[in-house]
Amino acid sequence: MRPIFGLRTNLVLNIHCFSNSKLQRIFITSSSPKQPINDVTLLIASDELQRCTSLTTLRKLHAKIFSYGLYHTSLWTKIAALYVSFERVDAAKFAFEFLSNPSSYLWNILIRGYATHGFFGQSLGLYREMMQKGLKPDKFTFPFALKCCAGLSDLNVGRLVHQHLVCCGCSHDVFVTAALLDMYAKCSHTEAARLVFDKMSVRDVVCWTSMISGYAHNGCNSETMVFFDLMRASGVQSNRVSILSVLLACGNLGALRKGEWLHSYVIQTGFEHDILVATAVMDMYTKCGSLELARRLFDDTPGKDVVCWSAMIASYGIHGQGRKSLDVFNDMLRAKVKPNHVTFTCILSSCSHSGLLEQGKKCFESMAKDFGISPQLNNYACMVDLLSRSGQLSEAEELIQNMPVEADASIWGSLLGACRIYGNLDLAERIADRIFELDPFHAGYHVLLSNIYAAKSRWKEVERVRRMMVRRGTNKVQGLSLIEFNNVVHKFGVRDRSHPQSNKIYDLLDELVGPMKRLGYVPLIDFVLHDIEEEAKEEALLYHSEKLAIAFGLINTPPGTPIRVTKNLRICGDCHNAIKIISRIVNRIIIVRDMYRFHHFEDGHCSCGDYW
DNA sequence: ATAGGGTTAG
Repeated sequence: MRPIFGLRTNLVLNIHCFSNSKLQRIFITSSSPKQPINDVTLLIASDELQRCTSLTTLRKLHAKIFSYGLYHTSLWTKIAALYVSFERVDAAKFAFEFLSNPSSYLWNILIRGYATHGFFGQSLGLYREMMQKGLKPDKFTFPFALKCCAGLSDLNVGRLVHQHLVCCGCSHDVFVTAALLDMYAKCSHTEAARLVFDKMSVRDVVCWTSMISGYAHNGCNSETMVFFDLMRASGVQSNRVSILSVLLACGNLGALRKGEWLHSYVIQTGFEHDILVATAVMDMYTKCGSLELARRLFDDTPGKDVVCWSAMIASYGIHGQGRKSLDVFNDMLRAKVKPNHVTFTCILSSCSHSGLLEQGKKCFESMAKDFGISPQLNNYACMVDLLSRSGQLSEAEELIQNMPVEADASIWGSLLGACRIYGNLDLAERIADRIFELDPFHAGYHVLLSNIYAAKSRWKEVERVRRMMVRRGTNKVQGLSLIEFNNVVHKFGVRDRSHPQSNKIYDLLDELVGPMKRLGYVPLIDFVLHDIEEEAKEEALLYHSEKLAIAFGLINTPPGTPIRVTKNLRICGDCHNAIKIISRIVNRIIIVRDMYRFHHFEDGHCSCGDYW
């Protein structure tokens, strides 16, 4: 064996005399740092770091390098980078702090490390520190600083980073701009994202996808669809991520025809075997109202993971088929796929929609007992909802008070919803103030309370709540209903007359109201908040957005075909009654998706069994 | 060395 220590000129030659494993052994096993430190030791250490593939080896090497007193920037940079690659950002930070003058490269590695593991605050802290030290962030720094702003939804810091990257001359880098665009989109500022997008001279698939996904996640569903088509028209090949976003938007719109086209596109482009895409297609079918197509795809998908199984459970849930959800859950356990807390959220909400109180309770108990999953806020929320809807109001209140996490407005809101169903004004009054404290600008809770008063003919209080809403300036969301026809999604608001077929639509509703009343339809005027005459209240109800969309469907679609409508809010009680009767009069299946679930109306009945 | 991502209560 030749000596491992030699002259610099012999270095390469000497190193090559050893096999890789031998090199490693010699470096690791040499017990004390008595040998002289020279270039060779450094080179060997560096070589071993290069080949290091496990955290254990890295720790040993790190200790060795430290005990040898090898305080070279290049080695410690490698050590830090390796710790980041093994997801040990804090260990990397330790190595980083050891250096008096870490390079920008190493700063970037750490900023990236914190950002990609969700430690956004720490990452931004380092970014600030880097600038205080007089180091200039570069095109590798900004994407991660922006990712942190996006992750924190912090538009103010995001804007500062934007200014800074312009000053640093990085505003033309494609990675930086894509991250900038994404930051604005994730901070719900789609207009600013669009400005960034429009200014780009070169747009790759990632930039297009950031814009598409930004639109999709901000509810700009039509824009998502348009941009997906524009991207393909401009010659950019879509990939799995852009397809995921467009499927999300398509599901939000409830555009089944377009969705079927997208499914065939997925098959054509070879993404059908991608479990993420397959799950998204399934979810799209579910949200477009076709449980059958969702189930068929589910059965045809091999290698289902926990997300895919949970999605199928959720599908049956929002269509009100709780027992099927439980069947799928049992199949999942038989397939040896481990459920997570989302799976339980899906099951519990499914039980809640179907009124399966005992089964839901059992699942909730078994979460921790049999699966070692401690319930999270969502799981408690479902459980409170299940108890509330089932009429166990005091049990629900007790659970809220005893759960280890602080209840938010929406959990109390479930209980308030149950107060409306069961006419419990005392409890409603008792919890309303707390809800308004937690979320003072939510129009829905005010409307709910007002409806509870209205049901008891307490008109003075109805008026008081109405004034409260005006005073607080609650964020009223306009009710919208969508219906797809001939590949176009038609949109209707309350008393909307902007549609070209408005006259026909209003005429049809006016014609229908007589036969509806003969079949027992009584307008539920306590769903009208305004202080107006009875007759006007009836009229206000008749032109609710969901009724307009259904009338449009009746006019334009062939007899016997189902009508599918998507509503952005919860379906109103009067519409629910009216649509049941309309389904009988016109002999059509009418499928309405509201904010929370599906209602399949047929021959005077609804699949929810009026339990919603 | 870098950006975009499927299921989740009300």
